[in-house]
Amino acid sequence: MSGFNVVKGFLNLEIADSEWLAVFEQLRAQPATAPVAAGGPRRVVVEYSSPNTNKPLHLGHLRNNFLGYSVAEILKATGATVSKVNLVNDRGIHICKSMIAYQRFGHGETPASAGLKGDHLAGKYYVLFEKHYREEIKQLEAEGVAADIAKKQAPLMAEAQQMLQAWEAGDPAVKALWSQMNGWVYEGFDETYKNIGVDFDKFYYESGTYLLGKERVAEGLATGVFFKKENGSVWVDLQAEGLDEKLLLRADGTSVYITQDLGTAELKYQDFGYDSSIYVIADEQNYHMQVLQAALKKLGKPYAEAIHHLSYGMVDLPSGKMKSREGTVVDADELVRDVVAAAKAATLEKGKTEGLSEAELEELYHMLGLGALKYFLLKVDPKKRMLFNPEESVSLEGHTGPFIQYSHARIAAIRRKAAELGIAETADWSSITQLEATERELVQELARYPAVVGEAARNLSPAVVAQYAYDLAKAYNRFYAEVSIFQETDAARRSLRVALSARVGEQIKASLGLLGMQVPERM
RNA sequence: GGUUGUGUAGCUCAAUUGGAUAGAGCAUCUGACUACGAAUCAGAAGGUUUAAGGUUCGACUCCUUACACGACCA
Repeated sequence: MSGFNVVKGFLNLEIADSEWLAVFEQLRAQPATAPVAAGGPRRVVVEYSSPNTNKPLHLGHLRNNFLGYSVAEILKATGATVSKVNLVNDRGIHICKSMIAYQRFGHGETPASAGLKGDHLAGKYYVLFEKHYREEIKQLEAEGVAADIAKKQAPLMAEAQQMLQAWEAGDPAVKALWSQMNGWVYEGFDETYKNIGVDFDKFYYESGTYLLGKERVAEGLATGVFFKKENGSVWVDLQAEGLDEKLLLRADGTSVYITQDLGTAELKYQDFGYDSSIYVIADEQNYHMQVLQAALKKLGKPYAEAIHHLSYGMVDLPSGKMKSREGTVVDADELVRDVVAAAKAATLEKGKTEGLSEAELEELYHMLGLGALKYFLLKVDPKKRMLFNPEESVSLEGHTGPFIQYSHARIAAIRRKAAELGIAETADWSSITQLEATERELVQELARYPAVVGEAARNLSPAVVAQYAYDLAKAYNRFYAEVSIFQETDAARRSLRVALSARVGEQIKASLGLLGMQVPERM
């Protein structure tokens, strides 16, 4: 301690610079990626992405995927064992709609013959279904049929309903088409997942869990925690929990979303024995998730308490909410192409990438474009609804991913030069008693890292890490502008500045890594 | 109608979970590249934190009511 003062009832203690140097030494004893102790749940399952197989991924899925992946990485960084799982919604009326339209209008088209990714092909037929279905409704209404009846009577919808029943009955032809189209979709999803840098330890399929869910419903009926209405439908009464009566199984015995959720929760528990099961699902499902947890509690399942809904806000466009019917959905693949193209244009304009091969350049554009997009979607508190501004999302300046990546590239250049000049990143700094303000701030910023990761893990909020990475890069840029590294004549101080740079670079890399972002050596 | 979330600068977001003069970016204006990378840095301007009460040494944060927007359940 080197001094103190009192301001407005606060006692301020001043920590001596020698202490800050000691703090820095201590930090350097551990690699930047070393796990931080945070004492949260140890075995965690993070379920995210969870797409429907009737159309390609869109902007909303991107927020979901980036959040899920990042939360998993953050929890790993606190020493937890984390499993990432994807529950694919591969059955239901929506799939049948694509299938019916394909049967009718597809003429045997395949992704290869159409030159389309499989998920986009399925999406094309889903759109076609909706289009013709709407026309049929209009037609019926023109004939004097009431709107709600027209919706049910339209031939296309009737066909789709029939197909769903045939599917549940195991009709071989329907199953074959279903397998074929879903197979195409999975190939498409796989490509997108690779492209956006997310992955999963295990996939679950609703078609493989809904029967188990039905068993649980039967179990609840048997033990009397669920009840049957006169028409044969099964319900759970959650009025005591402040909820409502909730349908668990339709009168015709077909399952609803929550039916299979009951099964999937159990399968995940069998597979991973989790202390915490995180569901990354948009906040429009808040009620649904409460019902799921309450129903599992009624069944007396030990894992009911472990369920945690990471409820995130929807992504709005400047024009308002995304609506597939109005064609305002932002396609994920297209968006990624756009941000990568923008990063490429900016990089070419800067012209600082000499010596990189064509392949390295492509990798760089991808790293920067995707970095901009991920950072844009992750810097906002997950629980808040957010606005997606296309222009801002491809921006590479200011509070953006590439701003932080740039700091890393700059540091990489410093390290290359230091190596060239033979300046060691480790040395005896005992001669240094006074730090420059920007040096001190940098050490303070570096030292916050474990607390930041801990907070991000507690709050399941990548935004905390995103903000930190930005603050660290910002502090470094100030330092960089303020002091000279290679013009410094004092050898100890020169090596300290190189060491500070190196450590900042490593912590930027570690922090962005928690967000699923990579860092370039030059850009 | 019921439940619930959000409301901070022109715009997009922060605020160490109740602490000091509410901070960044974008946009606007000014300055800094023949010193290590200007995708940067320094500065100016921009705020009655939706409104009104309350709790206390202290409130963007907690409580009550109202308003606005969204989501869900009927």
